[in-house]
Amino acid sequence: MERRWEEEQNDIGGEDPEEEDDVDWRMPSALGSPSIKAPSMLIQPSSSIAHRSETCLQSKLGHSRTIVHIDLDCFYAQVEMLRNPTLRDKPLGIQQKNIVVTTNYVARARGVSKLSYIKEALIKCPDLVLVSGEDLTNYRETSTKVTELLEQFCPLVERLGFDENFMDVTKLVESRLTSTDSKKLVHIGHSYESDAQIATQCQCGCRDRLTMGSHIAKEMRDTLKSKLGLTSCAGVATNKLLAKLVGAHHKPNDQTVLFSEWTDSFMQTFTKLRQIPGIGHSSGKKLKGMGIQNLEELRPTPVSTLADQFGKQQAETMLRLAHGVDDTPVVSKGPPQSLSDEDSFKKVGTLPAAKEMMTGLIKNLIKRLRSDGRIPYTMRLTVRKYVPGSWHRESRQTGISPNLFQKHDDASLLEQLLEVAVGLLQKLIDTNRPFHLTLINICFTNLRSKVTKGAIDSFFSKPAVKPKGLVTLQSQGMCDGKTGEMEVHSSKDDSIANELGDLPAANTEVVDKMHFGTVSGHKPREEERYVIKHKQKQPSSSGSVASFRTSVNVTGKVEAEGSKSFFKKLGSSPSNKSKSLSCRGELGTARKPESVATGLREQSSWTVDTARDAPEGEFDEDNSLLLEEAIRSSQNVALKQPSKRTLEESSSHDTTECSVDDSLAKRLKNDSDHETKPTTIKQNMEEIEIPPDIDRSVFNVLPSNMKEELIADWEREKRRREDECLLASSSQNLPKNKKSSSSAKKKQLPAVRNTITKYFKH
DNA sequence: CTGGGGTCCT
DNA sequence: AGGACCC
Repeated sequence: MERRWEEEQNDIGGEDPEEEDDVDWRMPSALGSPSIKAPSMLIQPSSSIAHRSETCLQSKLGHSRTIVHIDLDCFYAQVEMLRNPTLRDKPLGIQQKNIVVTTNYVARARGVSKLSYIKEALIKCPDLVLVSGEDLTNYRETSTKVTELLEQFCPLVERLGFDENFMDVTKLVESRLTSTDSKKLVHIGHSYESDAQIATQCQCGCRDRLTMGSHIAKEMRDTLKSKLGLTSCAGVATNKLLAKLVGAHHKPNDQTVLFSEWTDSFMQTFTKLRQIPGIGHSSGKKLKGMGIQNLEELRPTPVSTLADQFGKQQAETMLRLAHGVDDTPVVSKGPPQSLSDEDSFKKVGTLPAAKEMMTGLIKNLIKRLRSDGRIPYTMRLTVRKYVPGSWHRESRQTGISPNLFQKHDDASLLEQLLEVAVGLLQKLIDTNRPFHLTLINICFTNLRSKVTKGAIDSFFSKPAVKPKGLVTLQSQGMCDGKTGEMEVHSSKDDSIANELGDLPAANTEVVDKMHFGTVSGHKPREEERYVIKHKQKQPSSSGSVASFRTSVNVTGKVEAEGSKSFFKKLGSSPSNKSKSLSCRGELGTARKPESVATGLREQSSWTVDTARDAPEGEFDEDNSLLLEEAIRSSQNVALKQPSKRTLEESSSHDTTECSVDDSLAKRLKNDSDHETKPTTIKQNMEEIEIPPDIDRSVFNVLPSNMKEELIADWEREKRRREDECLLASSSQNLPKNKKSSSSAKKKQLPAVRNTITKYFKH
């Protein structure tokens, strides 16, 4: 959980808030303006520290953002204490194998440090109570709830591990400041160096914003306490790095704000390389190899010196971090990109033993996948071979057929996945000879919703619950030219991402075939097929046509119960969508400028059809339901709100009935106000503005509710892009500009995942 | 004697 | 497939 013990001890040296630059960096009213403006005015002044003047070391965002970092206190220990309150006043350690990974504060007072060996811990504290923390289920679920709660305050929430979240509360702060007399505003909690006098306060308005941020942070922490019973620490600052670092200043259950004038002196309190998150083990070693032992030596180092060893980009980010400059945006990542389970042990040396281990792991993962609702297209096996003095891991991965997961027979699923795993294992070791493994990890990645793409998600967006059953949407890659059911994937192959991402020209043919229905082995009746096709524009590097389809299979089958959404909103507020969309806007700005200009290009083509060909046993005999009916039914089902499992149920005690709080309730209300504007469908189809790459004639044949949703979707897209443009033009913060389009294409846009997965899962 | 997860980049 | 980073 925490940093390795070797570099644990930290010295807060260099406590010397002397030199302050007297540069007059007043900025005309960033405060009160509707959004971030005039980036040139927000640039941090060049510091009196000479080496800081290297231009790449300056923030482009200045103090314009307000970032909150929330860190749960000794998270695993807290979860266990919630489960068993009698542990509260005892020294508690969470044990994983031979290690105490974290301890409660009682144990810390007794000198038991995190990440210590059981033996040593017991020597220091013989009455230490140890609870096994090898099964992360509880922690993971609690962690998810924390993120979900925080997402009620602001859409931009980024997880870091299970116990930390960053929030970009800039907009929230702004809207609150417009209705508050900031003169009377005093920060809540601690502020870094608050006792000291400071002659030159920053005039850009950041003080008020940070102050307001501290109030928001307090509300967030109070909510986590009242709803989940969890205590936490918060840091408030103008970037993620500073927020995180300053939050650690007052440790359990408290918060700290860093006002901008103090940034330099604050950063100078960090001297060890590893104190900066982002400078890890290997960078640290490399630096020391170059004769750079600490941050004081690193900070004045010219970029060019580091660039030889690290490359220009990494060199710059390292130096910037060392100076407390961090323009990276807070990015909501949505549900996890991978689900993995692992176990370590003294020895696994036979195939049966390995199989047993792997079935255990796979069983757990199947449970998690079922509850997640998505389907993995890739499986990876990682092992650690016993080599004294080495903890090296090796892995092999392979694509897996998503068809396996369409069925609900988990026994045969397990069987087949185990076979795949054994196959991978045999690529790693000769299972006929004696071997010695000390760790096995199985990881499912390339997770895709059954609903894959684009506007289809909007069908499920009205009720913020999963429409159970009836419509199973299945992503399709290549198709098997013979069976009619698309063989999305063969296990010998690589991940589906390759097929979707690096599409060979051959795919054109596939799409066409599919389009004309020859693949299915029969000619579909026209009215059964709704096909919307949109060719993805190509990156200049490739001339091939990339395209894939999503087919809507109509089934009568009800999906397994128990799907749990990640980061779904807790209230029934319909504002989710707009929130996640506004989050997309900010996200898009930072990472992919070109997508702003090209808009829909990112959306791969999508196809909707009612499939005649169902995988055996899984679909109705007669799939003659039309899409429209299917959609309608699914919405009917979805509208029946399932019993809302709220957080109170699961928080074991602390039943201090606390409605989230006044202002939050108000905000939620406001959100629904501006969100709910029913998109009335225009009578005259010719008037409807549709994206240039959508075939109007195809659009016209869609069911009307589908049209409405599409139009609504497009409008939201449009607004989002407008936002992006606005932000993009105001902040030239475009760190990763020259990503290859192919890799960008491969990347699932988190935004898409966010909007989709939220709604069809519950 | 070194968890059990995750992320992204190359 | 591996390596870096984070917790």
